[in-house]
Order: sequence, then C-alpha cells, then structure tokens
Amino acid sequence: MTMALNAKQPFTMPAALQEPKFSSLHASAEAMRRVCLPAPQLQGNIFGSFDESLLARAEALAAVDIAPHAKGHPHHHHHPPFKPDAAFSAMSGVPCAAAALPLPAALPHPLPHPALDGGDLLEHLSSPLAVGGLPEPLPPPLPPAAPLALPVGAPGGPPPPAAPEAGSDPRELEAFAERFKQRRVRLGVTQADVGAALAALQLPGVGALSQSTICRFESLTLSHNNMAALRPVLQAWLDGAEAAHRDRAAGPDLLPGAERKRKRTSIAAPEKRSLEAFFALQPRPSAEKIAAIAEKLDLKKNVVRVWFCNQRQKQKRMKYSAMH
DNA sequence: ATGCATGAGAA
DNA sequence: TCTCATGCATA
Repeated sequence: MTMALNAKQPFTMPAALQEPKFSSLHASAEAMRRVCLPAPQLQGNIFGSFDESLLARAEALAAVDIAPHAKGHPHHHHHPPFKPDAAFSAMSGVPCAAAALPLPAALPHPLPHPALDGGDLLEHLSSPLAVGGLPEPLPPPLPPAAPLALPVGAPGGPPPPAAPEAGSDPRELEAFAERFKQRRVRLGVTQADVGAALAALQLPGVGALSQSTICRFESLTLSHNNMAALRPVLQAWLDGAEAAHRDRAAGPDLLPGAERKRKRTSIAAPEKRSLEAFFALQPRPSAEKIAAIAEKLDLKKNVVRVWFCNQRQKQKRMKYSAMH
C-alpha cells in the first residue's frame, strides 16, 4: 500500500537490456559511462573452478592501486583484517523539527520492518503536523524551523500535470535544483525541514521525505526519473514557503525526539577495492559468484549483494549520466 | 554528503 | 532476483 511517489516506469524493459530509460538524450551518455565488459568469460562452468579466474583477476586489479602510495591519494587510516559487521551508534537528540502523525487519511506508510537479523525497530515516526511555523530568515541560531503548510489545491502558477514530458529536461532539472537550493537557504530552511514540510503539503500520495533525499535532489544524485518526479513537489513547497514568508505566521515548533538504532556495516577499504574490481568485470554477478566473492572477502553474502545493487544504482544517477 | 539497507513492484 | 525510490546512520 505504500506507494511512494513514483512516476513509475511507463515503459518496462527486459532486464537484460534496460538502459533506454529516459528520453533519448542520454542514450548515448548512458552507453558511454557503462564501459567495458570485455571479457566473455564464463559460460557453463559449474564445475568447481567456476570463477577462480574471475576472482583472481579482480583481486589482481584490486591490488594494482594499493602498494606504492607515494603521494597520489589522500589515503589515510586503515582497518583491521576484516570485520563482518560493525559500527553502530545511536543518534541523540537530533533537533530536527519534523514529524507527522497518523493524520487524517492517506498517509502512505511504508511500514514496520520485519525483524530481521539486526533488529532494528521503531523507525518511522510520524507526528503531528507542523503547521504554521515559519522560520524567520535568521540563519545563525536557526531555531528548529517549523514547516509550512500550504493550501492544497491553490495553484499559484504552473499546473504541474500539464505536459507529460515537462520538466524532464536534464538541463532544466539541474537548473531547478540549483535555484531550489539557493532559495531554500535564503528562507533559512534546512533540507530536513523541507522534507518534513512536504507532509504538510498533503499532496496526493506525497508524504514526508528525508534530509537525504532532499540533499540528493539538490545535488542531482538521483535518477533522472526520480528527479523529474520530485520536482513538482518541491516546486509546490517552495511556492508555498515563499508565500508564507511574505505573510507571516509564526508558530512554535515541535520537537519529537526519538531514539534510533540500526546497524550499518562498514566495508573496509581493501574489500571495497576488490568489489570495485569485480564490478568492473561483472556488474551483475550471479548468486553463486556473489557467494564466492563474499567468502573470499569474508563478508556476508547479503552485504555483497546489496553492494552490487547499490553500485549499479550509482551508475544511474543524473550526475553521471547527464554529465555535461 | 554518502554508504549500506529496506521494501514494493516488476520480471 | 533485480530495480527503484528512500532512509537511517555516519563521516
């Protein structure tokens, strides 16, 4: 039931050749960044020695850049031989003014996690609306700003859902992102605040977003589709925020204050280098290979799998595919 | 600002 | 199982 906002893929492509994601503009760019994949290795070697060569080659590659670190990179500290899981800590009092509560109706809630191994609980917090409060453009001691609400349905200007292909121009998206950030800062609102305020906007199927997402939007580190989908929403917020700025509505702020806990395994540098080498050879290793790699690097299989997924996702970010 | 992770939905 | 959109936890 959760359906995040998604301009979901109007076009679905076979997993094998799914690249022509966007218009056509990047078709070439996309193709460009996805270099290599030269060796036609492995065919039907299910016999013991299946990917020994792959592993060996990747390791060789991984080793190439390590030894003589004369002055090339700012590499510093290192790590223990290895360690599967690792660091975790708790965040304390994050003064984010955010929250939403089981509001009226329609709050697409992601839902609770099934208790997996790690055991992370209570993640979603929602809380009361945060209406009214508007942070004065006084940056320094910026008090936990209170997000702004916006009269939904009051189209201040551009009818968003007009052109299906509107706002899909990479150039324009980039320009918007930049303007957005500047004006946001001008309003003295943090990325986290924006994300929280979005919930108050109560747009169809649009809930709050995290600081991470807002940050990624501003830095274009999201997929093109994602950027395009978020643009209208952020535009709406910006309009409302600036309007509210003129007016004046002051409101106190709320402070949720919750505790979180969740582990984030940390992959050490050497292991990471190996993974990168593997990735260059095979961006999409089979489950068997992932298992082999995991064993070699002494990492959990799932960690390796997720790493590859994230790596693939990285390739698709605007920054790289639309680089000009 | 980013790394590792979850989960819904499509193959 | 992968992709995609997102997020917590971190550096």
